[in-house]
Amino acid sequence: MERPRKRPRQARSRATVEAIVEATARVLAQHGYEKATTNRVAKVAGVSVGSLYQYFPNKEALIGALVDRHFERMRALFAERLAAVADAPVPVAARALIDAVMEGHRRNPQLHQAVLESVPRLGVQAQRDAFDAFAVPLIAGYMARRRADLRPPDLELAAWVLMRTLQPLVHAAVLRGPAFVEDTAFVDEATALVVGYLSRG
Amino acid sequence: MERPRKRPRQARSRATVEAIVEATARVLAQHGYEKATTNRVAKVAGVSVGSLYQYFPNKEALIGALVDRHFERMRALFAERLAAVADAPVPVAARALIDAVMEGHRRNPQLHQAVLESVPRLGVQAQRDAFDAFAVPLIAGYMARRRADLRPPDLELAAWVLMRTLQPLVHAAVLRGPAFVEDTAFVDEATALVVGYLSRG
Amino acid sequence: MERPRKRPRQARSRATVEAIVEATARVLAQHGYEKATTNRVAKVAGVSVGSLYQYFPNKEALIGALVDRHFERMRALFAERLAAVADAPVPVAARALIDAVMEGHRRNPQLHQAVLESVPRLGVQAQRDAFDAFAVPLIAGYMARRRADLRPPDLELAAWVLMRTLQPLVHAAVLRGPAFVEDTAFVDEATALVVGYLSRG
Amino acid sequence: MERPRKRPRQARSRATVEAIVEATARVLAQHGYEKATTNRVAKVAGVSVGSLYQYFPNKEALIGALVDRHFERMRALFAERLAAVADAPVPVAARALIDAVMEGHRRNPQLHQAVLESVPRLGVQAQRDAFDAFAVPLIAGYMARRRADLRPPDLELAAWVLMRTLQPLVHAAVLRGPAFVEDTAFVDEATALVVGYLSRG
DNA sequence: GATGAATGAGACTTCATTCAT
DNA sequence: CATGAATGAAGTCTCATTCAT
Repeated sequence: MERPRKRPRQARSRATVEAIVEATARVLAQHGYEKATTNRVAKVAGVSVGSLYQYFPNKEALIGALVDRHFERMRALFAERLAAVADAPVPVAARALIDAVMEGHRRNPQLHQAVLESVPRLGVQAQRDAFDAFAVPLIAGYMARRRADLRPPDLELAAWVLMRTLQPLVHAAVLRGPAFVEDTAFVDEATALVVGYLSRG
Repeated sequence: MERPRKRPRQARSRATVEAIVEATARVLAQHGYEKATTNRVAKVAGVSVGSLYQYFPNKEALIGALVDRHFERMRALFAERLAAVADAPVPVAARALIDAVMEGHRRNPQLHQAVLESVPRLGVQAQRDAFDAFAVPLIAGYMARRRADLRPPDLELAAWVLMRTLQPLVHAAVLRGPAFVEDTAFVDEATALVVGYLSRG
Repeated sequence: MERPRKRPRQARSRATVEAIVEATARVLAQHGYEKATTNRVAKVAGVSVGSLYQYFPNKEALIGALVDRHFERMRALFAERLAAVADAPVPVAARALIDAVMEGHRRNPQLHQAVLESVPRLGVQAQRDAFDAFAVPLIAGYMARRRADLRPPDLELAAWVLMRTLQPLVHAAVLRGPAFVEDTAFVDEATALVVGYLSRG
Repeated sequence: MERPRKRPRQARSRATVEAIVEATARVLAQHGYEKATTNRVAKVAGVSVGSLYQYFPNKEALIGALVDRHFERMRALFAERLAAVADAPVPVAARALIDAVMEGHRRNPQLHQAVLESVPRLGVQAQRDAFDAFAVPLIAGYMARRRADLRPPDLELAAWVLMRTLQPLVHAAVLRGPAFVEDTAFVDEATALVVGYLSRG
């Protein structure tokens, strides 16, 4: 995925880029990757295709920019939620982690799904890895402070397992329907999963 | 997704259909969904496009047939592996479950990934749900026999959580590299996840 | 320039390819390289763009095929004309050579020009070189039989000089108008050029 | 081809126009006609596209200005070189003529080629004809002073033939490689061509 | 039934040119 | 006058699908 073709210098162009990325999000969420044509995105953004290509060298870069933005927001969300429970006991922190993941899906489930589906299609997996590279140390850092209470020998690995477990679990729950995700039973089970995994036998 | 245009009645027809689906698997695994053109599939199958369309009304049905076959095989794999540990204690059964998931990925990782990526693109999510509809009761059945040892109040829900947890976890592990998946540390953690989740605190 | 994508196997497709190349010639002659769009060519050929791309992987290959055909015809023309004067004295052979070049331009001056202009735009200069590789030895062969009468020390070089001299000279003459080319004065001068160059001082 | 939109009145304007034409030369030489976009030319010139269009109504006029400049320089070159041999005997003058043509190619071969290739694409052939209109009388004038030594009955025609012969011959030689052009064998043959053509049998 | 040539809508992308700032 | 963001027609090429043979 190539980088943006040109930096917007004037206020006008910054607004254009913003409109394009926003339109990409809308179109991707509604129609999915293949139906998200550059012409359609441009039309939704209220811009000509030419303008789109002034800032993004190709479709891949366009989606890539959106994926970037999405994971960037996810990072911010995680940083904020985990900071709030930095010194909390494991069950509380587990619940906060699950809440963060759920919140990430709740904001715009369709976009979230579309973004995740787009990742393998983009040449690299870099952005998603970047999210992991951010979230895993964050979680591992919390664990390190609770070292004595925790079972896993390798905290980095444990943090990675949790990320790769909770994200799809919540995602699948969302696909079963909004009611299901918010259900106490589901959240309890997810919490039990995390706590059971981390605690000493 | 429309159903196959007609059922193959004769042996020759059945062989042709089989060749086409097999070619679809090869092409999908190698090139991914969008590059898996119907003409390419036909060529690999040693058949003309026209013949392909004799048996499959459109591309969606073609991929759908492959997805069907794939999940059918997964079902068989799970049925076999779980039957073998029907009366085993939880840690043993957990390990068998994880092994089954890993085996599902190991056989043809690229095809497995391509199939999973194809699911959201097909109109419905039916086949994948069908797999769940099969696997969840199977796992829940095992748990029912071990009811006394287990924590989860709702066994169906617990079985669903395990499926939706292990599949992506192993999948992510595969993407990190074959060595990582086979690594003892990873398998131990996955087992700990399952056992910790199911056992009474 | 890539090679043709597919060999036409059936009579129908051979006719299609022929129609496409012929249309390319017409469009190129009339509109020039950049205006010779693939869609226009297809339309003139009475064929869909898809058919065009079934046989030619891209525009370059399309024009390339025409250029090939053109130089192939030129080769045939030269072979025939020069064979007829294989043992003639220099002035007669010179006149035949000039006639051959003129005939090459006369058949379809606009196409000839368009083809020549297309050569530098195609990645390689191969086809034109191939024409030289054919014509130069032919002329040099004639000279070798007349060695005693001729001045140039290096016959290959002399043949090359003649080719690279007569072709553009006649071409320029054609651009000045049909009457001018056919004018005795011009033909006389061209003959004098060749004879003066080849004869001993 | 339209004329420049306006004449630069002030020194600054003249400098801007000069920069644009110079940039056109650089871009054309490096990228060829189609890749020589107006935006690229403007960027290389250190000017905005808008400014470019202030001075040139369209791309054709832009390239036209460059072609004009190029042939203007060629005219100057020829005038100077031929003046130096105004009274020299034919072989000396012939050699000077060939040198002048070679010098024309040597200065910037890529630009020279690009300019020549651009001529047929521009609506008219005017500038090139203008060069002929200048060079032919110049050469014919020399010949007139040597009338007694020369064979050709029509000196204007002979001069035209020489121009149309030497230019492409040297051009083709350049394409075969710099070493080849400078080679004594080639220069000798070119000289023999001219002298043989002009001298009485 | 099989074949594969043919179709054509539509995707991505470029670039000469305009015009608000 | 200068700037450069914006435009959009038009070009190249792909591929699911059809249909004459």
